[in-house]
Amino acid sequence: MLGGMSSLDSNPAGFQLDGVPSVFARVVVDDFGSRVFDYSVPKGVVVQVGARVRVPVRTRNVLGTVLELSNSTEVSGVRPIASVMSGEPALNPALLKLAAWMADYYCCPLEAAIRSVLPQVIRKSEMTHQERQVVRLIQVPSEEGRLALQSRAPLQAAALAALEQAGTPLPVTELTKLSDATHAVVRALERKGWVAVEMERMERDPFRKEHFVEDQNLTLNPEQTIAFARVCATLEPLQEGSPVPKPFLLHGVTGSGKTEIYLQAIQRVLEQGRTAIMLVPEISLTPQTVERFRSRFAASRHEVAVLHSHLSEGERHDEWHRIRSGRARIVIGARSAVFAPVENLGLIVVDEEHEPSYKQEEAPRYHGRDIAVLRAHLERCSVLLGSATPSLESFHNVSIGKYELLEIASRVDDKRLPYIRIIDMRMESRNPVISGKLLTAIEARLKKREQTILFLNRRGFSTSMLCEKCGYVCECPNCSISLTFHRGANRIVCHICGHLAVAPSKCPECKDPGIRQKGTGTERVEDVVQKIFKTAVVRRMDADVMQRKEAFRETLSAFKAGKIDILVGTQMIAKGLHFPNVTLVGIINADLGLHMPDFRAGERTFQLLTQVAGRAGRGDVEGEVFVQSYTPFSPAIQFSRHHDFTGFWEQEIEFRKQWEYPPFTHLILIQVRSVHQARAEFSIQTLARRLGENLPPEVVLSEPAPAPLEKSHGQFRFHLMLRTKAILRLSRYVRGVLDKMTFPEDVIVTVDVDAYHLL
DNA sequence: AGCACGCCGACT
DNA sequence: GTCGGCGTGCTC
Repeated sequence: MLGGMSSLDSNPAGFQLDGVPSVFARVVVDDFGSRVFDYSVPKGVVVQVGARVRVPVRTRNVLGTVLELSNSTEVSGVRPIASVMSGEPALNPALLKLAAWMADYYCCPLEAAIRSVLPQVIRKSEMTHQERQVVRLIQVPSEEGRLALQSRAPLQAAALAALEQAGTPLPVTELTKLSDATHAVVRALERKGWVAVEMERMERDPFRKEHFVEDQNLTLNPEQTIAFARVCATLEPLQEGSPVPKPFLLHGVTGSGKTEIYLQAIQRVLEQGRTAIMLVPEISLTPQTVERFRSRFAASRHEVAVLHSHLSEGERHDEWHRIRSGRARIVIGARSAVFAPVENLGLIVVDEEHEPSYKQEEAPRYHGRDIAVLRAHLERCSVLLGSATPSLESFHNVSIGKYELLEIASRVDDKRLPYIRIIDMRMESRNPVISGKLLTAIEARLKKREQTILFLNRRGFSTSMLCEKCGYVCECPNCSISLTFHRGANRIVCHICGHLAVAPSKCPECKDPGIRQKGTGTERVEDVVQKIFKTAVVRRMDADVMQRKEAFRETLSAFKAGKIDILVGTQMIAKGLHFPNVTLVGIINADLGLHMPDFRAGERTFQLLTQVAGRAGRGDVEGEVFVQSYTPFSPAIQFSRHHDFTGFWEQEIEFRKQWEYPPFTHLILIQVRSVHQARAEFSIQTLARRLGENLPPEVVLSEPAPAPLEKSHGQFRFHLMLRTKAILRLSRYVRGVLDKMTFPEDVIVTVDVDAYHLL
């Protein structure tokens, strides 16, 4: 029984060093923080490093992971291991090393890192494979035998005939459906020696309901060929001692055929008998990419495993074992698939490498892309990061020579990306939601019976204050984001810091009484557009609609079938969805996020604009894009206008420098939360003092930053930031300080390590 | 994390 | 004299 615990005395072959009487195992015990205990390994027992074991702690047995084996221990009175999970060790040496590195880098207990690496179902080792009874013909009946059986036991004869005709062993359930046989009939046949009933392991197949049409490699265009050749050059198994290839950053505009390069590179790796992992952002995991992937590898689809959050526990268990045993050699999945237990890894692909969903939001707060790069390094294989709008840290890594840049500037279909028209909304007073130019454009497209997407990255009906005369927008004095109008209390509120003020009745700048609460969510856009174009079919697609899964699917297929004229939606539209017939994209408010003192805001805006705009016009369809903005000259908007990354990253850095952040590129954020304000405050101050005592050189420690007085989730939060160039050294230092401190029990301390966040 | 242990007050 | 509440600290 794979995955279960085998009793020890039933294991005759043993791990045993010749002439050494006793062996000890160091074990990290689950749910004990990072505590490591020594246990003796009973004679004749096989234990390997990375194996999951059950060990006695006080009065009970708990699960743990073997870290190392040795033939000595300093502990007196060691107790023996109780049992070992059978089969290959759950963690191979490379994954164990990866976990140790994560614990070090992300300041978390080793056990927490192992928790990320091993799926819950595997850690608990309660789940087993599904089994079913299979009937196998062991003796082909002679003509007389058949006749004899026919007359005395017609049901048995029929069952036997059905089995013979099938020509292959059949599950009992299937045989009973095929003939009128019952279990008793099958048992009778078994007793008489015609058939054997055996247990067969079943695999829960996440794609069992689907079938795939094989598709062929597409021909690569010259740009793709160059990029592909560079990747392939590093795909040959490495010589001993030769350097590990640099990670590739594949920067290809929307529709430039990056996926085709992934597919062919993976195929190459498989041909060499090696394995590949492909990471995709959580959202795009459902439809498109996976579909294409499975079709390409339809011939060997049993070699494709999928890991994502929608699998059942059983499916996840089976997929994991298929990978661990080497039966699946391609793994496609979200963030955590980077820990897939493959051996002999040849390539890791990270699609849409800039996607924020690669960042884990709970401890250990790892970044899937960074772990992919590290794992590739540890396993000495290639890693390919792809994006139409790479993250600035990846660009930075290219510029300092850590990554190799591969660029594809043209689309596969050779269409130019649509030119983006920017509409200065400060000049628009007629309609604050849809500008005159956009309206005219929609009208023209409707007449031609073509489809439009209206994009707005804000749900609901939310509002802010704006003067129509001078363009003044009420902004938060601390955060410089626009303040949200709350009608009930007649207040304007900052959603970042909690700043509160009475809503003005006239413009604070030009004293014009024309100031109004405005601002628009997708709901209002839908409303406005429908009122203007009464006969058009308008639908909305955002997280509110997505709640009901069928509604989402219906909207999607209705849109693709051309039954919807105008689709209003949020980011969701941009994520992995392809709408081949859209000719017009309107971006309603490109300013969202641009004023935030969040160091990724401008970058995200640029990415979003570029990606959404890339939806307009494909194939023979000519597309156009309108961007409505109150800040039309911000770098994020200016650069996305030409879909051009050149120069953007330098400008973005300059923009960030306005906040006087020193050039320490790595960040550790420590947050302290408590329901008691005083305790949280005391804790953060003690922490700041302790951290400051022996700070390594080249580290900057911020003053404890107070949380807004308003509680969030019933807790008061405070935080500290440390910035450095030498992140590992700092991580270790922080961990050392934290390990020596104790906090009141209601105080929660979290540590987040984020590389390059500030650049 | 759990659970034994121990210290102290309330009760048969 | 015994039961049980909870605070402390140890577990290979």
